[in-house]
Amino acid sequence: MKSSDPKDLKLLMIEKSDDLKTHQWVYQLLRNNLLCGRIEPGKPLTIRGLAEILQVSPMPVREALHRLACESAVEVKNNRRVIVPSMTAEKFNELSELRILLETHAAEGALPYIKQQDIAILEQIDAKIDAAVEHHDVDNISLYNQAFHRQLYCANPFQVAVPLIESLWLQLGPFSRIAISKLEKAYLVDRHVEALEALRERNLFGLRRAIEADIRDGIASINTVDGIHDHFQGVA
Amino acid sequence: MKSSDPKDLKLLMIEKSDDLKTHQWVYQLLRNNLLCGRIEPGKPLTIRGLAEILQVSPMPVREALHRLACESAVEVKNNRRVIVPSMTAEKFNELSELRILLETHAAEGALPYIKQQDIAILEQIDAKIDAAVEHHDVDNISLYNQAFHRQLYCANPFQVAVPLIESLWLQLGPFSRIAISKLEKAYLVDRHVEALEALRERNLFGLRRAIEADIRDGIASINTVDGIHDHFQGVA
DNA sequence: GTCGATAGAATATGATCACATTTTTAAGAC
DNA sequence: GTCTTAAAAATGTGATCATATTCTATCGAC
Repeated sequence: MKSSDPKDLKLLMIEKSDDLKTHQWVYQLLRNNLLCGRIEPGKPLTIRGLAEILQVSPMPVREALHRLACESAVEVKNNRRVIVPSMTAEKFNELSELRILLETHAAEGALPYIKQQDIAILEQIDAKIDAAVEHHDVDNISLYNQAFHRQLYCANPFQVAVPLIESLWLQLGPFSRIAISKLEKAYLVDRHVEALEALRERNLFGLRRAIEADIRDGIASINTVDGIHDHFQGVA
Repeated sequence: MKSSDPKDLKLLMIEKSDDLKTHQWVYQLLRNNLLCGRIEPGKPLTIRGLAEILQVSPMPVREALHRLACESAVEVKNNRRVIVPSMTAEKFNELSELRILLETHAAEGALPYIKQQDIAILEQIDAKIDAAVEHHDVDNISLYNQAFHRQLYCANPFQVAVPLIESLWLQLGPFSRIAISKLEKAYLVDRHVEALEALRERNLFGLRRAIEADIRDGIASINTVDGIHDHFQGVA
């Protein structure tokens, strides 16, 4: 039983548009797969293995993996082996606390710049989330949810926190899948509508509360999942 | 007048120890030079130019630059030109606010894990800072100051915020030099001793206050520097 | 049967090369 | 003298190859 074979990966493919460099395409593909949790913690990733799967030369894969490593999305061991880091309860709590800290701050900073058009876009994304929930499309729930948050924070043209937040998402990625796949109904008690309402009313405190509640809901979901602790601290 | 020549760089060199890979050495070298502000904003960096200066092949330089780019330390323009991003007042404020947010949080998380030995190490680093101030060694003031903060936060074994904090340092790097070089005396009203005292007393609030004050002092220094605004928004 | 050593395979790293895009420089037209 | 255009140099990207290190598996000793 070789669970460590770098080859047996069921990756969610995306099409390579021509204006994307190869290494950017590889990066985004791996990133998406990490974000929606399709690559499990502990899974070893090799440059040549991925290159063969994706039918590209090893060079762009090398760059993509290095970039993911510096975002803490993957971990480069001393053996120069690249793996998806395993999660611990303490690390999960730390990452979640940082999400709240940074995202409430980012939301606050974005509020003054929110225009009617931004709200419309956010409503569209929220609709897509609902549709994805309807179809039990776990991958897209995760991706659209992040798109919602990113769209909100990036309304601030002087935004610098988003790259940091995205790093947190990447590290939490493998677990968002578990949380979402379990508690779709509960997640439908949607904090996004609260956030949208706060945006329309220019209600700063309400916005912060909605964002924090949205994140805490996700944490709470995780903790109510039976046997979730089997997923902590190394599947090996 | 070609201020844009990628070749005329006075880099602070560091020795390449044998256990370091070439690309790691290049990365740390460029990182140090950015952190203490030896590479000014707007300066274009080229792979081949740096490779020639450092006497290495272009490959490790390519990797180092890409890593710095994903940490927002350098910016890759659409023209695929790599430059040190120019600072704006709004960006500076945002980065500073994020520093306070993340570093007070990181200090709080580290406090329970602080041992007598950690305090001793911190005192040693603080002494080195004082010595660097004494000798007007601007480079080392900056580097040791960051070493102090990093040593403190990393006492928490479940620390995950440090990579994010280091990204902020990298982005603020070109300005720390200006601030420190102007107001050395004021900076000697050292908040680090306050922090050390709070650590010994296990005083959580005092520690947070010391860290925040330390960061705000740096911001205040910047704002009192005459003509500092000439350094904002592009030297070009 | 279990542990350890050696040979082979696999891997990341770094160097060199080819190519497409961009920037710079130079020449020419008005 | 200034703007346009074309040639040339420079640059990033991706491919291929050589090499050192690490992992794996087979074989042998106890």
